[in-house]
Formats: sequence, C-alpha cells, structure tokens
Amino acid sequence: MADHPTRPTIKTLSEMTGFSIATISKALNDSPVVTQATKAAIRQAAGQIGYAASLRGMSLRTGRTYQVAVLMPVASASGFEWDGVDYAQILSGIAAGLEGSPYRMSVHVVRDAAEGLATARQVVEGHLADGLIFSGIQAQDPRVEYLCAVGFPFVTLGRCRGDLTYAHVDVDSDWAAWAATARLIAGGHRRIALINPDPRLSYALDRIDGFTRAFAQVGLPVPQDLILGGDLSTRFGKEAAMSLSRLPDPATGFVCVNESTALGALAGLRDLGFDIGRAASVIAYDDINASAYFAPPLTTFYLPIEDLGRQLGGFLLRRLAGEDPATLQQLTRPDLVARQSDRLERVSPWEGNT
Amino acid sequence: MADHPTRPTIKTLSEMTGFSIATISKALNDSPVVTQATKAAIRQAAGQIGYAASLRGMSLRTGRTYQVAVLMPVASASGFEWDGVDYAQILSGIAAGLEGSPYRMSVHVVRDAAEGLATARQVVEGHLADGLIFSGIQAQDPRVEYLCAVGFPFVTLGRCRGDLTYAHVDVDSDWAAWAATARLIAGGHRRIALINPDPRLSYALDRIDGFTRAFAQVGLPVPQDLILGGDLSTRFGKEAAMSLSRLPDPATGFVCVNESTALGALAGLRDLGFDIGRAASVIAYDDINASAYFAPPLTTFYLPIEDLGRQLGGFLLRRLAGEDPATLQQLTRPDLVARQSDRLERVSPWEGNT
DNA sequence: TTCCCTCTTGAAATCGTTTTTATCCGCCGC
DNA sequence: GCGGCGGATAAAAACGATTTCAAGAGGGAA
Repeated sequence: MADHPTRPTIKTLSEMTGFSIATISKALNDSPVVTQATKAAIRQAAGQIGYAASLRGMSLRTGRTYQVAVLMPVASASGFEWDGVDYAQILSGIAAGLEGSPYRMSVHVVRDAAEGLATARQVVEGHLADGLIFSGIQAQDPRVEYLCAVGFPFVTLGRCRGDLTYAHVDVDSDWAAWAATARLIAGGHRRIALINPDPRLSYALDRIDGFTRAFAQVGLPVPQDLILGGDLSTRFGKEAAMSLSRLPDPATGFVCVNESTALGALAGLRDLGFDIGRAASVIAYDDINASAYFAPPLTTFYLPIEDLGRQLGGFLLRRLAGEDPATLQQLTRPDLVARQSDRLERVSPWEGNT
Repeated sequence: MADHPTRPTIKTLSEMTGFSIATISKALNDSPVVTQATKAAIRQAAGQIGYAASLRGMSLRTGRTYQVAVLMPVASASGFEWDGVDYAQILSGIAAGLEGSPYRMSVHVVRDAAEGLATARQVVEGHLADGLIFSGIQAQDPRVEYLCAVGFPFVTLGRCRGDLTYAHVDVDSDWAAWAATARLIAGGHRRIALINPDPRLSYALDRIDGFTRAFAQVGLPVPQDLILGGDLSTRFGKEAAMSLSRLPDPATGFVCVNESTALGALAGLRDLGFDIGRAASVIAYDDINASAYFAPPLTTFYLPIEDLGRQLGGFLLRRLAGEDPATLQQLTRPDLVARQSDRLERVSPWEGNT
C-alpha cells in the first residue's frame, strides 16, 4: 500500500548520522553508554525525519507485543436482549488508562467463562499480548487460576473468592446490596427481592452477603425465596418481578442488579397493574445513567464505569512494569443517587398509606 | 514469562523432520513446489507438536500485521449520558465476521471525527493494522477521503455523500425515516418531529430526506421547525421533546433516531403531563431491543446490529483479499416492529377521540 | 555418453529491532 | 615504554518467518 515511499528505519538514521544502527538503538533507548552529544545528534535526526520505531521489529526481537488484550463478554444472545452493560465505556476507560504508553488494546469477544479460558490460553501461549484484562469474574474463576499459575500479568474487574493475589479493581457489591436493602427495610419493606446475576459470578455472592446482612442487622428473617439469579437482560428482570409479585406473600421491594433488569422489573410490575412507587420500590446499580428517565425515576447506585476502566488500564501498566499485584487492588463504593421514594406506602406497619 | 519451555518454531519442525526451514515454510503455506508426501509429513509433525506460526515473525517479514483496527466512537462525555448505542454488539459482530481468519481486532477509541482522522493516519503510517473499520460517517468524511487517497483497505458502517467508491455497510435511513413519518401521517399526525443526530452525520441527512419525502408524497408542508439535531443522549431526546411540545402548535408525533432519545422523549412528554399513546406517538430505531419495555412500548425499526458488524468483518476480509470495493456495498432495510398505536387520538380529523 | 531440463529441496538474504561481544583509542600507572 | 583499563562506538548475532536463487538428482533426447 502507498506508504510514504518507505518509512524510515534505524538504518536510515544510521546513514544520516554516520553512527551504526547499534548506537542509534541505544541512543533512542537512552542507554547510559552513549554520550549526551551523540544522543542529541541522533534524536535531532530522528525528530527531523519523523522516525518511529517499527513495532514489528521491536516485537520480534524483544518478545513483547505492546498489546493489551481485553476479553469482552457478550451475552450468548439467542435473540438479542439488552443487558444494560455499556462495555464501550469500559473499553474507552481502559484506552484512556493506557494512553501515553506504547500499548494498544486488542479486544477478544468471549461468550462464556469456558471460552474465556480458552482465549486466555491462546493469548498466553501464542504471545498475542503482554497483559490481559477481563471481567465477569466467577467465585472460583479458572482464568484467574490459570493466569496466576503461569505468571502472566493481568488485571480483573471483579474479585474471585480464594486467596490468590492478583491485581484487580472492583465495586463493593456487598456494601451496595446492604445499603439498598437496608434502605428498603427502613422504608417499611419486609418482602424484598434480590434480582441477581448468574449465581456463579463472584459479585452475585457479594450481593447475597450484603442482602443477608441487612436483614440480620435488624433481626429480621432473610426472604430466601425472593433471591433470584439470572442473566442481566431486561426480559429476566421482567419475568423475575412478575413471578415474585404473584406469590401469596408478594415482594414489595426490588434490589436489581442493574438498570436493564430494573427496567424489566418496572415493566413487569406495570403489566400486573401495580402502581410503582406505591406498591413497590426498585433500586438498581446505575452504570449507564438511564434510570433517571424511567417511570418512575429509580434510586440507584452510581457506578463510574469509565473510571473503573481507566483504573484497569493504569493498573495493568504498573503490573507490566513489575509492580507487586498486592499493591494493585482497589475497591470502589458506588454513590447513592436517591430519586424515587423507597417508602412502602401500601402496607407500612408504622405509617398510614399516604 | 513461563511459556511452555519454548514454543516450537519452524526450526523445531526442521529438526524433527529433517527438512530445511524453507521447505517447512512452503509446505505449511501449501506451496505447489512441495510434493504431497513432504507436505503430509511436515503437517503431521506440526500437528503433533501443536506448532502455530509466530505472528511476530510472519509480520516482520511480510509487512502484514494480521490486525484489523476498529475506530470506536465514544461520546465526548462531559457527564456521561447513555447514548443507546451498543457498540459491544458491533464489535462482537465484527469479531464473528473475522472468525476463521488469522485476523484479530484492535480497538481505538476516538472522540470525534478529527481524532478519528488522526488515528486513521497513525494506523496507516505506522502499519498498525492491515485494514480499518469505522462508523459515524459524515456527509463529507475526511477519513474516507484520506483512506481512499492512500489506497488503504477499509469498510465503513454508513456512507458519505460523494462519488468515492469504497466498501460499506449501511442502514437505509432514508427509507426508515420515510416509513416512520408516513405511518404517523396516515395515523392523522401533521405536526411530526424529527429527532435527529448531529446534522454533520450522513444518515442525519438521509433521515431528513425520507422525512421530507413522506410529506411531499401526500402534498403536505414539511414542518421544518420540528427537525432537531443533537447527540444521541437521552437528555437530548427529553429536551427536544419538551421544547417541541411547548410550541404554540406542538408536535404530536416523534420520529426518534434511536431508543435512547426515544426514552428521553417519553420522559419529557410524561413530565409535561401528556398521556403518551393518546397525545403523542414515538417511533425509534431499535438497536438494543429495549423499547419493548418502555411505557408505552414503542413502535420501532429493528436493526440487527450484530449482523451489521458481521458484514463489516466479512467485507473487510474480502477487501483484504483484493476484492473490488464496488462489489462490497450493502444497504439493509430495517424491519418494522409495531408495538404502540401510531394513531392520533386527540385531534384526529377523521375519527373521534377514542 | 553427454547435455539439458524439470522437479524437489536447501542455503542464504531479508524484514527492523535489541543485545552481546568486539574493536579502537587515549590515558594512567608502574 | 608498555600493559591494562575504561569509555565510546561498531560489528555481528539473534528473534521467526518468507522468498529468491542455487544446487542436486533424475530422466529424456541427441
């Protein structure tokens, strides 16, 4: 393809300056064995012709690829359903975190954890990247175990359970579920549903922990029958809300895992003729900021998803620079955004219904 | 890093089989100069030790990178707003379209068209990828012009206006806007709003064309004052709907560019106290299938966004194989999904209000 | 028998770097 | 005056593939 005739190489610089390619290389890498005068001359020449090292050449020689691989999960999608996850924001954040470094981002689509492990293997064994970033961490995650075992640098969005030490960024789901549940309990709700993701996911367990703790704290029994796990689709949220509202002793409050399921829950309750806001309260993680426009607007926990991505990128760079993974761990507590009343207005034990 | 001691190279195979590395290379590339017997022996050995060619080595020698770069647009995001675009689905589609080829996908985040051009330049001049995929095409798109000029292979999601020949996949926005508008006109609406994206975008113009044609066809004046361009955020949809509903002669129908703006329009109308479904009708592009859960559920044009991605990937592969871009052009007409009534019930000229 | 041609394989150059090792030169110490 | 040393640069060997060109074997024709 039409390049500028041929782009300059280290050899071009060698001919320009009269120094050997070895010296050029060392100068550009700021090696201490080269004199300042030589470095200056070489850099000047490099700047003049706009030299940029060929990643291919560097890559072959050093074994590094200057690539960071991201495993992007997509719902297995038999008939696409919105899952409310704006992965583009995460990617954007990661890219921002990588900015200024020579690392670029390659994205590998994975449909489930098994495929994720296979892809991680490919990346490691095929030297397709120098580091890995992924999410959707399971309580016991084969990818984390594998990568720890082979010593390949990676950062995860989420933590698995177990005592492995690795770099990660996570949201305090335990706390968020606790806070949401406690809020609804304080509002008079007793039959509170936990609309949860796939129970194999680590943060699904965190949420159950927080949910449970909120009840235990005030000495109330945990409504085990109202904990439902599924995917993140709107459809699941709707089905879950409908089935839990049809129980003899129905749920009045819903702690949803994200906005997509919350939207589904709203739709389900509406379909059953409930007056949301009076009959039920819905609380969600807020990662795309759409719940403000729902009817009614939802109380959410705001998740700065792009910032998390930025952290992931930054952590990976530091990990690649050799930093100890134990120092690269961060837990973010999301901010509560109160929008809709969380009071139970229908059957509150301590206040009349208004 | 702990690789399997060292991964096998062409040299390993050479020692195993006794053939020279030249013969090995030719055999694996199915060159006709090698005998079938030799090929079989070499392939057998390669399979046995699980040999896979090093992309780095290939890359350096051939100049190809076996990478496809995708320019992913992200909203400049001063205070993140949902834009209703599930770019993850597009990426997933592209990856699916690339499957089976040695090409992998790298993602470059771009904030606007100018940055897009700069990134395209980097990719081309730095040989960072063999082909490019991007979207958000403007009526006059500097990226398209540049890439055509330098002859770099690319495929776009969307078409620019002009007579350049290049590979692309697009949605028939003209038709969709026409169909949506005609539907509302048939339902009795006369004051129909067009909630449009950034007017520099090529498909914004297509939508205006279709919108205009629908009015012209039945001899009605085009409500120019109801055409509003903005970003794809829910906030813009809400603001647009509110301002257009407060006019002396307010809009009763809304042709929204996507689900995010449509959600905003619904929220805006609700805030103003309108009974949506009676007072107004909203129609949207449907690319994430969430509108089924809105209140009321919206009539939409279903857009198989992942399929479009798959086409993009497939087209780029064919383009890289040397196919003529003129044969790599596709226009998809989205399917109408009728959900909510598009009849005007408040002030219909030919039927009473119920 | 000799020569040439074809068919298969091998040797070597190449892509653009980095890194190890060698060379050159001046200077210090003895 | 000479050996050695250190400082600056050059030469050469990788990294792992592809590709050009040479070489060797075998066969057919004169």
